[in-house]
Amino acid sequence: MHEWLVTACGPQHWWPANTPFEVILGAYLTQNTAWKAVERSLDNLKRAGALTLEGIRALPVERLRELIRPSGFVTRKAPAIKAFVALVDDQFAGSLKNMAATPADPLRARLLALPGVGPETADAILLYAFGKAVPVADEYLRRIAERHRLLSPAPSHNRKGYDALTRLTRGAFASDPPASHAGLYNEFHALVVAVGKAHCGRKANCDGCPLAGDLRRDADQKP
DNA sequence: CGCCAGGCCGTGT
DNA sequence: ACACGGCATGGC
Repeated sequence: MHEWLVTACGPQHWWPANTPFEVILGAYLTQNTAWKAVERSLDNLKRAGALTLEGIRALPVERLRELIRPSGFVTRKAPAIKAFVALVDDQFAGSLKNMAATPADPLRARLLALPGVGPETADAILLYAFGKAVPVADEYLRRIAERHRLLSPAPSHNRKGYDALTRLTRGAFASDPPASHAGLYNEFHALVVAVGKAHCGRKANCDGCPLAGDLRRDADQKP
């Protein structure tokens, strides 16, 4: 599937951000939210000089809530982002680099303990902000896997269903050199999202893609 | 106008 | 353990 997607859609150059901290902000803001809306929030933050750790730190949560309003769920996301900064300050001496130097496994546990951070957000941060070799699963991949019957029927949004998806991904790339895994996981998730966007809208614009029609919520199952 | 978005969390069984 | 709403806001 990955090779098909690479051929059909090409390199995606993910994550769309200029710094690791911007990746983290985007990861929070895009939770069940269209990226378009996230862009407007990030633009607000940029104009407020708050695309950095220091910028968010200096921002009252009330003001943060106004700036990220376009991406919704503000009463959750604003405090959640504040809690992340507090973790960096309290446990990593206020430095993202210290956090990035932490091994993936214990770091993942620390992230999951934060409010507003579930498995996908944690893994997106680990992979795209810190370059860890961690696969990311999402709703699109869940639909694809389910409709192609790549996993036993039904398990989905819960923790077990998420783990099944990432296990499937790790297995699919298991024969590739370990040193290439981070790059492959990076590209694979980016492609899944790209094709998801292409097929979930009113007009599908990725014709010829072998996954066409699998991404909409109301899509039928493949035989 | 109605559906849905690159989830997460609290509650009820 | 697991399904099920609710959560805010805006694009299409």
